[in-house]
Amino acid sequence: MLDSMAGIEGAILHRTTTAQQLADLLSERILAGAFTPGDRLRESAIATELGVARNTVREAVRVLELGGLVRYEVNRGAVVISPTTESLDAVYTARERLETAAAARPATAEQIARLETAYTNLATATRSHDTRHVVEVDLAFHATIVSFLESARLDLFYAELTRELRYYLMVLSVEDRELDKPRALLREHKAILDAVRTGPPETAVVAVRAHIHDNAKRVTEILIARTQTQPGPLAARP
Amino acid sequence: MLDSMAGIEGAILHRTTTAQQLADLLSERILAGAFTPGDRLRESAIATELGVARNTVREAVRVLELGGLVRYEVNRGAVVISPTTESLDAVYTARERLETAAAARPATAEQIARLETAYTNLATATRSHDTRHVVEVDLAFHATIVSFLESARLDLFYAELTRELRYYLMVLSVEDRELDKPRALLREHKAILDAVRTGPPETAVVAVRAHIHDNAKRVTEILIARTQTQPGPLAARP
DNA sequence: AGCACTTGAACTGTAGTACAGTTGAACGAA
DNA sequence: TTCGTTCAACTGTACTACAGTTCAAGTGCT
Repeated sequence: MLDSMAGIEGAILHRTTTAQQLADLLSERILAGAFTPGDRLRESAIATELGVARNTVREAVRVLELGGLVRYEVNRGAVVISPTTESLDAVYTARERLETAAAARPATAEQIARLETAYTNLATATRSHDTRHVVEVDLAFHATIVSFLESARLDLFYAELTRELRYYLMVLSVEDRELDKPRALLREHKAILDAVRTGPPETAVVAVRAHIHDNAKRVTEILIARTQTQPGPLAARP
Repeated sequence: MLDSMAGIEGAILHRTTTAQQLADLLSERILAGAFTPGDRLRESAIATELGVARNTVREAVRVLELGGLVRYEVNRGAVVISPTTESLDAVYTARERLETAAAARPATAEQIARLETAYTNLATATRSHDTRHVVEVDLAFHATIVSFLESARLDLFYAELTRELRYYLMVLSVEDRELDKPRALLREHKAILDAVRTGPPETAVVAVRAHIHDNAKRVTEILIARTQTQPGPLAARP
């Protein structure tokens, strides 16, 4: 069963179980927008659709929970997370703390080189006009900054934050508006890169903080505007 | 089923399911040393012992995985984590990054007050000669430092690190050796407290970093000594 | 004795069925 | 409209079953 997704199996580290494949598939679907925030993942429906047992779906969903895209509610099962001002603030705050901490460390030549590459990718991406891709590369740039902390555990944690944020951005269609000003986007990232490259760490910290605060503010405003016009699918349950 | 553990249900936020209770119970047992590193959590054994279904045990173990005390291996199930030089290094590195980042921020009066309370608790605990408790309060002191970052997400992540570390310390019987020098323990923490209280952030960062590096070195040495004398239960599988 | 090979018991991963309890929405009464 | 009531859908849990995997004990060969 589920052999159709044989291509997915990424790292060969773990022989991949059905539940794991299922979790990956569902993760992709959520990130692709197949579910909207607040949606419940109905176990029987998924089970019959994909030809697996409900147990297996439950396990897959538990694995999904690790990724942060769904949370469990008793007697309601797995529910897709919803962007709220609180959840956005939580993610952006954690990002700010991690990225400024990373920017505060003097960067090695190798780290700077990696950041330059990330910036080049971003510049290339903005020319492609593929907004989804731009977001991807943008987040990769910031992950590179966090990697300066040289802590695999923190990198992993940051990746979790990023998955969550990426979903919020997708749901809020933030990408569409991002396209208007690729120049501003590049300018801000260039400022960070330059500060890391030449300036004292202080400067880099300021640049990173400003960029993240800007983003947080803009995305939060989009969310607020969205919830006022169509209070339907985005509302989180009490 | 499992009504015997009715007292456990902590927060009333989530009505607690059997699987959740089970996860809590198993977590306690692991932290209490009922399993040694590398042990497998045998599903049928646990199921029959506690009078629950194997599905439920599996779910509970998936929840346990969230806490970081076990990891899954295909066709071997849940395995209790083992302290290795790598895992210790990973935990201590993440701790160092987070705590120094926190110490680098100017602390508010309220934050300083909380840290003073944590220190007082530690001083009291050292007099009790209850080594397990001393470790607990020690870790709480450091969690207080991290809380200066004012990020709930990071606090949660740090709690995860702490659970893992606490288990390692228990397994390595680090507490027993800690007892010898309560004076040194208090002195180091006092230095941190004073630095946070009066000194410039720089000083606090240095104090925190030194303390964590000391700890990491000592614990790692204990691990190495342990694995050489009794290469049995502590060895992680390839 | 040492080494490769086989074998079998124990266990995991998955499927499938069943049922009590909960939720949520539709329905109907006030 | 608002408040109950009802009911279908769904979750949480239990139980059974079985193929595939692991691991250690045993077996045979050198």
